[in-house]
Amino acid sequence: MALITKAVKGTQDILPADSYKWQHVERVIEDVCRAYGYKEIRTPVFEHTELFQRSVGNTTDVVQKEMYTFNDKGGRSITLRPEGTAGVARAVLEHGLQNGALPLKTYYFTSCYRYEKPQAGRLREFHQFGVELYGASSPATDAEIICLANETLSLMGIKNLHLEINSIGCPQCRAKYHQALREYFSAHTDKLCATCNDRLQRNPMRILDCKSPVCKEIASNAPVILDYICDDCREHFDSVKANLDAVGIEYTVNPTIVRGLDYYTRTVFEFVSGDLGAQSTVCGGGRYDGLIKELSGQDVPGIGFAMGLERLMLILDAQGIEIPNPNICDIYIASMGEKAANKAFEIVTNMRAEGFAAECDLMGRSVKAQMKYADKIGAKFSVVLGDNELETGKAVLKNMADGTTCEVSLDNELLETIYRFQIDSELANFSDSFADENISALAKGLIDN
RNA sequence: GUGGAUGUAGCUCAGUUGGUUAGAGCGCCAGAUUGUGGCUCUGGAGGCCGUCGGUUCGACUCCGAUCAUCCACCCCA
Repeated sequence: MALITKAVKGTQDILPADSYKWQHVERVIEDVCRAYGYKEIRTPVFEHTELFQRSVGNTTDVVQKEMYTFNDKGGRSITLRPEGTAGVARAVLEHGLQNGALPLKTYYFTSCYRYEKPQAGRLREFHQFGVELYGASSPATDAEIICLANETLSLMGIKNLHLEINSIGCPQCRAKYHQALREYFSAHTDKLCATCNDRLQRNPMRILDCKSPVCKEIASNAPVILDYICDDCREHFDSVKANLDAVGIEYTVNPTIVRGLDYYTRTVFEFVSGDLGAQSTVCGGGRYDGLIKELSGQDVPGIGFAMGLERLMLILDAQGIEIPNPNICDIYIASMGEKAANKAFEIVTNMRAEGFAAECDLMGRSVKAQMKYADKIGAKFSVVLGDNELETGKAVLKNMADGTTCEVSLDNELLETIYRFQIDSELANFSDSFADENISALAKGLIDN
């Protein structure tokens, strides 16, 4: 296919037929964030390259080989954001938000860019929902963040997710642990695979995650991080777990979870799903108490997570979760002849002003073709206008779902009838939702209180 | 960056040992029904057979390269 009609490798269009799914996800996210007191922040798509080098970390794969970096015409080195945290941290410092009301709670919904080989659940342009909290270092904060992620995922209807948590300690205890790992694995360098030998220098914790059976076998007897973290970090971790237990969130402690970005400290966590391919993590995050200090010297703790929205969509599809499609036309006004077409346009315009989704013919097609179109776009009602209707001022309103009809006057009865239908179906939905056990239990709880 | 699989209509796919004008289903448009959708029937539009090169009298078919897609490694959301 010609280049100009082909999307760039690793990018994807969200087409009109699917965009409602994304809008639904955005709406759920907005609702949860509002409930938890988080406000949206929007930062630029690109930043100074150095910001990512300093925050994400110069030794990480993301910075070393995956960034879209270029010089702009003014000679600045610019990078398309590979993740969301750095830009938020920069904006917080630039506007002194750390001096305002704390904790500062923000969320974002953005596109990110990484030059990687595309694969299931991994694109070069992808979208993240992320949450960032600054100023609070208590374990309850960690629990709140995890809770928020959990709530978001479960409100989407996603099942079979596992929460895995770990503590990678503070820089002091992590250094001790790295040393212990290096000592342990150094005795096995001849048996470890090539990548693991490389990891031994760069980040020995990664060896714990290797899939090679030999490395796995060796790693099974390696020192465990949780034996090396200091008393403060241990106490913090225990308290996070207690907080999660208190709200009934299930998790497993996985000492091999290591996050690939340098800024993480203490609590790290992942939500993993078996419905994705090799990219099983749908949400990952943790605490980054050293990030703001790295960028500005100020001591401001932080914590957050990012959720991969394309991966979320993959799970929604794989689990067959249906999302209500709101893009349904309330009424289609078909017409024959120019006069009727003008009248149809007038009625449609009035109905739109009343808040209805209304459409009429734009292609000069036959009534039959117009009706077919009305059917395809899922119109709830249709009306056909011709000379007769213009003369009498009355028309037949047809319910497309069951084919029933009634005669209405074009002036006000039409609007009234549709209104009434709208209200009736909303009432029906409302009582349907009360049939749901959880919701009626909730309602009962509210009434009792 | 490394490895594997696959590229034929908008979509899902046939296409014989290499042989004239490349097919089906779905979708799209129109007609049967001169003023009414869904079902049925009929017709139509839509293809540089991913691209370039090679072998051959002749290539959708065989060979090479390249690009793209998918999957896995690496890494991450």
